[in-house]
Amino acid sequence: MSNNQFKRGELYSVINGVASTAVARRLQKNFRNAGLEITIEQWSILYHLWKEDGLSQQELCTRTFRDKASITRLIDNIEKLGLVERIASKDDRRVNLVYLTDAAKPLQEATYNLANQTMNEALQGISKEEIEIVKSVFQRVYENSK
Amino acid sequence: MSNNQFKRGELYSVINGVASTAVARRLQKNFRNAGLEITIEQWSILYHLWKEDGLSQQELCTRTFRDKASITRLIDNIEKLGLVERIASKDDRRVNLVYLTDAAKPLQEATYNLANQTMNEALQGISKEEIEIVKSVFQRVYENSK
DNA sequence: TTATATTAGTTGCATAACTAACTATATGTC
DNA sequence: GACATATAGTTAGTTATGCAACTAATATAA
Repeated sequence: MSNNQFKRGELYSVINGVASTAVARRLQKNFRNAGLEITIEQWSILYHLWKEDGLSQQELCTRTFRDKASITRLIDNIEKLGLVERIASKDDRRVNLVYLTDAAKPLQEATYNLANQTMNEALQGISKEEIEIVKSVFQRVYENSK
Repeated sequence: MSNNQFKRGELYSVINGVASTAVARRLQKNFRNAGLEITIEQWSILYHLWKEDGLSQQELCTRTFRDKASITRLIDNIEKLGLVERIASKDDRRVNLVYLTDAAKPLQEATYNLANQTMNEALQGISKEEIEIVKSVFQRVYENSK
């Protein structure tokens, strides 16, 4: 066993998702402080629906890197909040399409502003080139690991 | 609201921890396939204890970026598996020191090997310079966000 | 066209995360 | 020494995650 090899890149910190959870926690706090009673996980679903409404649950699995069961329950909870509704697809009766309700619309601008602000703070002192490298590394790590 | 600003760096993917969860899931699978019945969260605690045995729960909070409650239950579960034990500190009776049991020792080499292998696979095609940049960015994002 | 396999979604079970409220011990100040 | 404050850890309550087993609908193949 080679500790030296293991420490190459200290990927241990990647596994723990240190940076990502720190940003996520900060954003969650900012939501709460602003009186927005949603979790970042719920927000990550809304985020995709704001970009394209009426996605299937399966499509949300793919786009948010979660399994079917996680999406089922996340949608359950967001539906309870009255922010989305499931509508059965007419083309394929196995499929639920998830649509935003009117109640979700006002959340969009407020959360986008908070997300922008949170991310700008998180990214202070970090160049666009560095961000590009991180994105590129993430993509390759993801492809290598799935 | 500026979508353009928001997309700078697609930090959204950082928030979702795409890469880190992919590696973590892969490592978890490799543990299971090897008959090692521990979670990566449990392993992250053992990892720190293998480096330095007898840490306090508070110290484990700091080193693994978790809160007190999470550590309490993680230690509960690892203790149930018989891999660690809590021993009250003689210096400060509020403090629990967490010690590895003999049963935890054999796990070290097996899991280190799997972690090495998993990380090497995850890091294929990624240079040391890129890893250094990711580490550096992570550190700054963490500092900016805590 | 019937049998088989695949796909979308749900549910049960276990682990883990965070917040907030709580107990017990230590520390600091008057 | 007594009272206030800070620190270490536990517990309760809620949300989220993953796997595995399940149902229902669709697609494929004999």
